Amino acid sequence: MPIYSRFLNELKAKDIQRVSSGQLGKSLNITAAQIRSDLSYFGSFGQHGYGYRVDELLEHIRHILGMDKLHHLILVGAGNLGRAIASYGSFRDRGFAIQGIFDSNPLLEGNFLSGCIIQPVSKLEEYLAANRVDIGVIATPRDASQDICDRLVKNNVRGIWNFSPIHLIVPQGFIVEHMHLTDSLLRISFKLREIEQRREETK
Amino acid sequence: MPIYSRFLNELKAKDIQRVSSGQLGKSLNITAAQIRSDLSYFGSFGQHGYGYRVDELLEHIRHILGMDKLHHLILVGAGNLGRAIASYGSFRDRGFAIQGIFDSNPLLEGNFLSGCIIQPVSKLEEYLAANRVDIGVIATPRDASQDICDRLVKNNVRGIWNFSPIHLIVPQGFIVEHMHLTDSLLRISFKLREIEQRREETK
DNA sequence: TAGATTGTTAATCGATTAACAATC
DNA sequence: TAGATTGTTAATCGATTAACAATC
Repeated sequence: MPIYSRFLNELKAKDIQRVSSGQLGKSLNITAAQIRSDLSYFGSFGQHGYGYRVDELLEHIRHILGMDKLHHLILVGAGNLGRAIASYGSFRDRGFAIQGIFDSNPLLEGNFLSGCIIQPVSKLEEYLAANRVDIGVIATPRDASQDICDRLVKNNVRGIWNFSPIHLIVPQGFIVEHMHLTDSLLRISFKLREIEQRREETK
Repeated sequence: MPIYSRFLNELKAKDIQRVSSGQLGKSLNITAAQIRSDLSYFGSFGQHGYGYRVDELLEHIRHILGMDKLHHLILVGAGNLGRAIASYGSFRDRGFAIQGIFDSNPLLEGNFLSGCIIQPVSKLEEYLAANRVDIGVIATPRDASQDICDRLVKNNVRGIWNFSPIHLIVPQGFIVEHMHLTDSLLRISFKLREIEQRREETK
């Protein structure tokens, strides 16, 4: 779904108003049937004999992905990675706003980071009691992350975006998305080894 | 596979020497059959009636994932995200070493970043001709990324680790791994909307 | 030998694809 | 009406799981 969203945005930027599942599939390397099946799961957005109106479909997908409402985020961990995430612009203008930043390092306390004052992690519960938070971003060192996660869950933060290299456990009804850099890199390494082997075999 | 690797490392840290597919499955929330099937694809690493020796299995998996050899990386784009990646320690000690850093901003030129001098992007080809590079890390703005990707591919850099918010196209025989922050965030948003809906329905 | 657990085969399940009637 | 393309059903494919013989 996010892939469709991105591609339709590109089409819109090119002022293309109409697209068929066949064209979409060709561009995205997916079968046309797959696309029609994906979309029809959420409703009937196309027109027989015509295809899909780009802007209409985009609106539907934005709604499905929840891009049509504001999400309140907080960030825990203002190290290298945390700072990079906080400064990252691409999702701010998609309705995802970091509204609180926490770090355990007292030296960082009080510093500004992309419009937020860095607060001590001990203030987390206080903040959560007073403010609505949809998604907690965890960019702490490995040892701290499950504890932070538990504290977020306990205060009913439903979505966890995890950048720490730990497989976080959350109860049913909560969502974790892992951004495991090392795992991603290992997947490359794994696939490189595969193609390397295949090349040697065909030699 | 990376998940197994991480978990086995934890077991090893706890000095546990032996594990069965049943135990593994329980901890990782996978069926035992799945695990045995995954592993047997690469060989027979277990012992009948006993299970798997943690350190042996770990060695096999490290080999499968290519963690037993050094990978030469370069980083293109030394902005917020690029700097965070360069400073990230977790993969350096897994054999992934960033050995060249490039940025188009002349102000950054000559600066040090985690042991490397930042070079102008125009020197990319020169560097690639003189040095072996396995994986190119792309952390440039969206407009530059496909161009950089093409230049890496042209110089036979087989693996591309993409942090820019673009779906990069590479020819057959090359590998791209996308770290699309926004997509990941949208998946959370999507799932949050789902559980929200389910909760409303059961009300 | 009895107990445990693998590696693998066969059965099940779900997801992808092809095909086509519906319809703009 | 003829042409195009959807939404959906039925067929295919692949991946997951259960079951069990092999064996330590």
